[in-house]
Amino acid sequence: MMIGEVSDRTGLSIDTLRFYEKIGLIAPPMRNDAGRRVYGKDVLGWVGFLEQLNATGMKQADRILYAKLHQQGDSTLRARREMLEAHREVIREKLQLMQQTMALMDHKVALYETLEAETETPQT
Amino acid sequence: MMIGEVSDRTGLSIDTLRFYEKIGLIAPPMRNDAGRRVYGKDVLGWVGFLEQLNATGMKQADRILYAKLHQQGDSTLRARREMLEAHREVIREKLQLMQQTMALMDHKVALYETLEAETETPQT
DNA sequence: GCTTGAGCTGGAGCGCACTCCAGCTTGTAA
DNA sequence: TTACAAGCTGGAGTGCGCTCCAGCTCAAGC
Repeated sequence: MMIGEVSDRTGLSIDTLRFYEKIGLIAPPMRNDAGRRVYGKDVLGWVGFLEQLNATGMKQADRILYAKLHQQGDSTLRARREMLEAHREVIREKLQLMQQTMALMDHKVALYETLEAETETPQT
Repeated sequence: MMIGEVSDRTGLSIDTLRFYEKIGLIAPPMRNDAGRRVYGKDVLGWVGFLEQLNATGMKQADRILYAKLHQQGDSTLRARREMLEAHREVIREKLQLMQQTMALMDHKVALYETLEAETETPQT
């Protein structure tokens, strides 16, 4: 896979893919004779996982650390597990907050509906 | 309440409070004779709500819009309700993603535990 | 009456996570 | 055989959301 295809399939821009490689989030792929990047299909799963970490609020520095551990192989299993466990706690808290906010949204929407009914059609 | 107390109670820095006022997230408070900001206690609830919108991923521009509508009173009830409904959908999707990622974390942690047991104490 | 601490303004600076650009090489196909 | 799309590099630029700073005023306590 050339970089364009990876970009299409992952939704990350070509620039972002090269940027991720530069900062160590993606392992440098092989190059063909012309010096162009040739990715294995593993990269799709890896990028997807990175996106999930990102979307759940893990910051760049930590994702880079995780990626570096990942590239070092089995000796870092423990450290990686500990990172994931820590992140799991972060997610748990965010989930709680989201659920609370969700309930608040429901509450406010209902309240606004009542107020709208009163102010927009003042029939009494 | 002077700005320092609001800062202490909300956890936002004094600079951030003034910044929020500048961009329209917080209504300009009254001033005392010396020209200093004197906040009503409403501001605490309002800031808390802003934080919830923030923490659930609403971006600055939208929070500003919501704040402006809020300051305009009852005529904007419908618009505000629509914003909250839209945001509710965003939260719903984020919640789903978070739950998925949570499950993935659980899965990976369990997997790593198995691998650790195999690699760290190779007894056979 | 002088020091100290809280607050004021306008504007510069910062960290993060990209995003864009100039100027180059390479592969394909009309 | 030349046109064009895709890729390359190093480095500059961007947008967001604050954060910091210089230099000022004011109120209160010693």
